[in-house]
Amino acid sequence: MSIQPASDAAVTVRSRIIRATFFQRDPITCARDLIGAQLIWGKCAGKIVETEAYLERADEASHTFSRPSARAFISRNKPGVAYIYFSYGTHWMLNVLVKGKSNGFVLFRAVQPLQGIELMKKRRKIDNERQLCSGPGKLTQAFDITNRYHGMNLCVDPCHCFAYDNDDVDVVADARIGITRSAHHLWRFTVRGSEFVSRRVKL
DNA sequence: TTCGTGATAGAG
DNA sequence: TCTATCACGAAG
Repeated sequence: MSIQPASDAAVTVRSRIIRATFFQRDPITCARDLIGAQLIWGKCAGKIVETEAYLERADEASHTFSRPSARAFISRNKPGVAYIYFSYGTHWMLNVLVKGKSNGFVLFRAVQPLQGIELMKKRRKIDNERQLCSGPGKLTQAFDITNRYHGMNLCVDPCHCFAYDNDDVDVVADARIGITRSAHHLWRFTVRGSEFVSRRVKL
């Protein structure tokens, strides 16, 4: 398996990387294409198995619907930048900014641990690999992602980036989790049959 | 199913 | 200031 950071240099080489960059596209396409890619964060890495798309406009579940600060973040920052916020008093949520055909965020909900697994187990204080990153709050705890990375560009630093391999991934779309407004959109994407997602897709 | 938790925004 | 809300997770 070859691993390449989503740097500008790599973009010119691999079509897979071009499809998954965060500018001139939209959050739904990006969320779908990031399934199967790797999230690399320091000594840890995992295969992304679950994402959700949130749009800046016409999406009542998005932060931008009720938070001026989220709208300001979009106008201030470049695509590919991390948008990290604190939720329910205990959990950090990792998003990446997408700007282009439409603006918004991709929320990372679950990854399959690949590297740094012992470190993740230590941080999470559990041993079950399937439970290490099977939720947006679990993922950030396992990867030690907090607001100190808020605003970081995830397309330049090889230690904090996305990487792509040659695997063909079977992606399923279904409804987003944990929201009440705009809940009918099929903007949650998972690897079909994966045991590492936060909640299995209803068949 | 319940509940702790804290940032945010809007109302007063 | 006060209060409602929230893209969650763990315990039971």
